[in-house]
Amino acid sequence: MANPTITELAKLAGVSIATVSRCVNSPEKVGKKTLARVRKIIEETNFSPNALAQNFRRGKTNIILVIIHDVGNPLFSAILEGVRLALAGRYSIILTEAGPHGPTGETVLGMLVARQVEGVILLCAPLPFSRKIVEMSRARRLPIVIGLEPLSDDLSGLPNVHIDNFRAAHEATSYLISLGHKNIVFVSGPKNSLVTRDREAGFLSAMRDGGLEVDKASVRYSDLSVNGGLNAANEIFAGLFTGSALPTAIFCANDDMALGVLSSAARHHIPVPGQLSLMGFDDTCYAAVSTPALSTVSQPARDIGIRAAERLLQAIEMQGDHGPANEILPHRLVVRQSTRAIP
Amino acid sequence: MANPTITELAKLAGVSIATVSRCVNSPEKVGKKTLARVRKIIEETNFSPNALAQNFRRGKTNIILVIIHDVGNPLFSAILEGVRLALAGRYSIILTEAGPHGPTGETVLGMLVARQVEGVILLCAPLPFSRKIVEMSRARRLPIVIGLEPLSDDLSGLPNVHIDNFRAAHEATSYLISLGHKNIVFVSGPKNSLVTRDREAGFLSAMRDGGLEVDKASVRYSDLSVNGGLNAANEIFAGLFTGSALPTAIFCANDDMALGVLSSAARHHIPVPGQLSLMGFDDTCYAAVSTPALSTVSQPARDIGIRAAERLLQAIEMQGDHGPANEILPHRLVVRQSTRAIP
DNA sequence: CTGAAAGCGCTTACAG
DNA sequence: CTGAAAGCGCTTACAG
Repeated sequence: MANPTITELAKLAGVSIATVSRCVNSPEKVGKKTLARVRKIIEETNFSPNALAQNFRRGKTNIILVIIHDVGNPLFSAILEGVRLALAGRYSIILTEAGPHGPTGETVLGMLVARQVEGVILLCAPLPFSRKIVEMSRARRLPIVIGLEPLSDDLSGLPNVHIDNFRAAHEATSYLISLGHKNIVFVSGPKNSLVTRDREAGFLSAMRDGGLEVDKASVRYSDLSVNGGLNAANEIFAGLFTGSALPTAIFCANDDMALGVLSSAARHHIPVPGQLSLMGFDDTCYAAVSTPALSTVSQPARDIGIRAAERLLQAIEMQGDHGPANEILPHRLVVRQSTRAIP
Repeated sequence: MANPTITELAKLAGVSIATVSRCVNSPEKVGKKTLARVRKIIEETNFSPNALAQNFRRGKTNIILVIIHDVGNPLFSAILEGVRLALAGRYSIILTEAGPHGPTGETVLGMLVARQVEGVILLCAPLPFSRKIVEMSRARRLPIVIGLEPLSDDLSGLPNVHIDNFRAAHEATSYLISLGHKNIVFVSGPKNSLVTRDREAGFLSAMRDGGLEVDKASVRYSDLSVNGGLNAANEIFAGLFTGSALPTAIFCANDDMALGVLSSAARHHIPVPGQLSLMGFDDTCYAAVSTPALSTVSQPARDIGIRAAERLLQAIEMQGDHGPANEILPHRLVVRQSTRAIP
């Protein structure tokens, strides 16, 4: 018998289906002898309850959806570890990508609508998509926690957990300025990314606070990928041939792009940090081992994962989250070998 | 009305629930006027069918499970892109990690047992776990395709898609030997990883074929992470202080470890490739942008994803996969700047 | 083209 | 402690 049902088990054990169900779900309510008999049969038949029926009957799945930007990004590794820790096995995690290669919003929205998940953790989804997710979860009263990135103004009030990206970028920029850099370029991410927007604003604000000029060329948009950083740098370094002044420092909105910039600098024989200081953001595992090792801003990724999951559990189980909408975790400036004072 | 059911819709539209169901699932069977009326009400009430009930009723979920080793690994990005392409929206993907931080096997096994997914793509799960998954999927007649790694002997006969890791590692090693290297160390992955086992065997075989000596020190085990590679290299380079001969080439079982080795070499002032040649494996996006750029072996990750998904679809829909159990895709030696001939 | 009805496998008050 | 029964929301032969 391939996949026995409780009806079949009941027949075999000579009890009612209610009793079989109790043996599985609340054995303390069943007599010892009955329990033993039923359990023996469960063993023998290799029975496991049909979760589709259970989900349907109970109206819940014990699954939460974690939406990440892209699977290849090392940042999400630590976050997920945190989420898993906080969930402590009580809920399963389903991952979905929302980035460039991700499914169309439809697939994910479908899962939400279909009540197949009981909560959502949204990490760095690009803008039109994230707004749709949030609206949908609202309409369905599906608990949601935003991690890593702030909310756009029209979606404030939702629980979220992240660092102060504006302040972190401001600090990193101020640090570069304190080293004597005046011509600094910020390589930003796509305009529909909220994290990036805050980091860019922090950069611009620090430049102004430092009394430095900012123009169109001060910010360059790319896509947060290694190759994106490489291409952006190639364009910047094209100035070598036209004779225009190169920046003395480049600050990238994430480490991946900074690694791309580093590679481009090497190809153009621009020594880092000798002739160019370089900063990244995120402090992924690759930042520490590049040559030179990358100065960057560290996010407490694991803690962000833990707090996001804890707050989601609270929202699911207590019916509503009562912490502050914005929970800000501390960031940390990590100075390594890719930045240096102007002589 | 929050989440109307077809019963409520039927009442509103003055039709039977069967008709409502048909309007949703097979509108061609419904009269034009009826259809229009019901659709209008579906619009107004913002109805969407309860997928829990649908899944239960239909006995299927249209979801496939993709088990990857760890989320942070850039290799999986391209594979998933391929899987998604091949699935063409007909199935949704659920991702789970099986690596060090992953859930205990129980969670994943639970999902399989519970009939919540209709097929599995297994990518690089460590050994006791992967065997359990495979056994379970067999017992449940759940289609499964293995990607990226070979099967252990006791599990042969299952469809799988991967490169010839033995031959690829043999080629890479032979390339190093052809450059004049004699003292070559292989930094391997955990012993419970099948991919790694093949690569290691390929290395050893090439060494013997090249007439080179191999001893205990020729292979060093690590964990496929950047830090693992760094630590392994630190131990190797400790020979600097004891006066024992350092290898002139290091071949790592993946790029991440090679990047760790590169960093350690820099810290020990060992020029790469001047004094040490270095090879990785996988050709992730980080391999191309390290300094020096990493020589490595490229896997057609996207194609592996595509073929794995295509074969899974076949198995799900045609009841059984009839291609060859082993499908070998081509690899490619990528020579960059981290390897050089011994003068 | 439409409706009445059975049934998917389970859980859970309710009664005993 | 146990059983009979209702019902979760849907799909689908069957009959008309």
